[in-house]
Amino acid sequence: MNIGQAAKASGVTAKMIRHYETIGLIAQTHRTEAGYRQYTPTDLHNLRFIKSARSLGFSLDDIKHLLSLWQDKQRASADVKALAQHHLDALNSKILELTQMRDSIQELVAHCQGNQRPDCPIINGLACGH
Amino acid sequence: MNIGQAAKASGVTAKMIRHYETIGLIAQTHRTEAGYRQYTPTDLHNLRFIKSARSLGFSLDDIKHLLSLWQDKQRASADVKALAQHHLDALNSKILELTQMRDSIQELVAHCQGNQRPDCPIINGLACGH
DNA sequence: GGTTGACCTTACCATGATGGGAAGGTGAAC
DNA sequence: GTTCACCTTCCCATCATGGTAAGGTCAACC
Repeated sequence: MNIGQAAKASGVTAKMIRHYETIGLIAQTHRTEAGYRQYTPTDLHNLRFIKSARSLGFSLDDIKHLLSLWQDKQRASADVKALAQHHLDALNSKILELTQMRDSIQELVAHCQGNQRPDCPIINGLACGH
Repeated sequence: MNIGQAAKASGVTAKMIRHYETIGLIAQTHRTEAGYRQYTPTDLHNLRFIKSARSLGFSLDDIKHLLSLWQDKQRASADVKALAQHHLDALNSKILELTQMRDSIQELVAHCQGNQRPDCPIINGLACGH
């Protein structure tokens, strides 16, 4: 299976598959004589795992860790949970941060008439440290 | 006023002040004979404006636009509002995205026992496309 | 006068995940 | 034998920010 098909089947672009190989997130694959990468169903499995983890916002570093836990039949689920909990905390922090920004802007926007006159609470808010 | 004092007074690091100058977000300042940048109260005003806007998550590109609207006494508040509304929409999208990630992970974490055994719904969820 | 320490300067490199594009080789079908 | 889709590597860009290195400046103090 060529990289293009692996990309289609996994939802990871060919570009990214090569990148993941470069940074050691996935192992180097077999190559044809011409140098084309060949992917097995097992490789696809890994790529889908990475795709899932990425769509939950895990960093590639975290995913490297998750992959090794996945492969490790002796793992303690506590290790996985700790990693996920850490990411959960980070997400919550980020959401809080963005929500505060959102609320501030929303308030400014709500008070702006949005007409042809220059008077604008948004600009004023920014200028005065709101 | 040297760059260090301007940094302290505005909350923007010296590094970033230089960077903002490089990319044309702020104008080049006067220099002493030795080449030291000199900042006026007006410059400080601008830096504080930038700082405020950054802390609401506006991009430097947006801020460039906001600064010109701020300076433009003929502006229509509708233009400012449109820019802010656009950013508001982007923030809401991002918040939604992160919240969905958060909820998914939270559910996985809630079902993981987090003990010494390998069985783990988080890993399983990732492996099966959850 | 000389040293010290805090400040300034520019220039380059790094982050994290992804995309774009160029220049060139390969494979299969027609 | 050409054509077209695919593959290869390599380099550059994003975005805002930080780090570091190598070197110049200033003021104070002995």
